[in-house]
Amino acid sequence: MKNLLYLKDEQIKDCIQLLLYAYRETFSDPLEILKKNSLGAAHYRTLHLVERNEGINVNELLIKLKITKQSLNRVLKELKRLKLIKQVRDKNDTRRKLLYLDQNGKKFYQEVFEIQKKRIFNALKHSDSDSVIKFKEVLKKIINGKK
Amino acid sequence: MKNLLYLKDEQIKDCIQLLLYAYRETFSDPLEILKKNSLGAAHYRTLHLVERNEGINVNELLIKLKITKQSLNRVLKELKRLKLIKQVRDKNDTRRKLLYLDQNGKKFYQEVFEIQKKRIFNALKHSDSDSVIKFKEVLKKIINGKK
DNA sequence: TATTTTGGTCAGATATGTTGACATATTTTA
DNA sequence: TAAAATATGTCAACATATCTGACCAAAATA
Repeated sequence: MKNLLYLKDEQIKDCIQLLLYAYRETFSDPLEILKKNSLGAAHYRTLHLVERNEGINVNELLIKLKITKQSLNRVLKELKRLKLIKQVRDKNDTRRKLLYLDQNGKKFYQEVFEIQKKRIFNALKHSDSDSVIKFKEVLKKIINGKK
Repeated sequence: MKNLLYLKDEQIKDCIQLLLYAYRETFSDPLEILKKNSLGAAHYRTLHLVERNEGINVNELLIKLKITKQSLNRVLKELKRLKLIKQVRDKNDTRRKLLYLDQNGKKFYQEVFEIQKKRIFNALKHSDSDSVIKFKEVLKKIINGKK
């Protein structure tokens, strides 16, 4: 049996701390430009998910964000007011409202993403393909909570 | 020149999303037990850093946490009140107060950590040593913002 | 027709952060 | 030694992002 050094408590604590710092830095980079537009991290998370899931409805978005609809509603209200996001009634089920980035929204999202991208881009640029694949694999296992 | 597929925007967005989800899941696991003890994520972050840096002073802790001293003070006040953390004057510079986990604090921290640990432990258990090393390497590059 | 689903809203509470001002003790520097 | 810098703590006001709970309306479904 191999000696699983990387399963020791100290190693796990290391991972947790790295995860915290990496998250914090990655998501603090865009805060300045968001603030200039009187938006926050919550708005950006929503923009990001809508950009990656054009036509998503409110319920699905709630599940991905894991927040309450009251919280999301405030965010969506502001994004709609600023014409960054538009809602279109689903023709098959007119209760549903499908979310899309508006013209403004696409432009603004891209602008913010470019700032956030830099940090990840540079990190990946200095890693090889195999490292990036393994990096993502471990993240996925953390998310899915494999037993 | 190799085709750097993993540097494309869609791949970067993938990474950002994985990082967000992995962070969120990892730090939401302990919230329940923290809440039972009328503490929050901020208190746990402080406990974690003190546990990993016994004898750290307030200023150094502030730098690691990247928050204001007023914010930290509220957290520390509660942790001291609950006898989870103790402060000892630095003999060499009696302005400084060094932070340590109190007996209670060690026990409580361990209890919370065990809950948070599970998710990471299981993820690493299903990964090989090389993957874990590369996972941490990429995280470090993200944190340090290598150019 | 009765129930469920989807989306929206109001009010109040909590957690975590911010600024700015100020106080006190101690150490360092000019 | 006097002045400046450092380390810590505190007060007050405010900003933000979340939560819970109650409630409503429109549309789809059983």
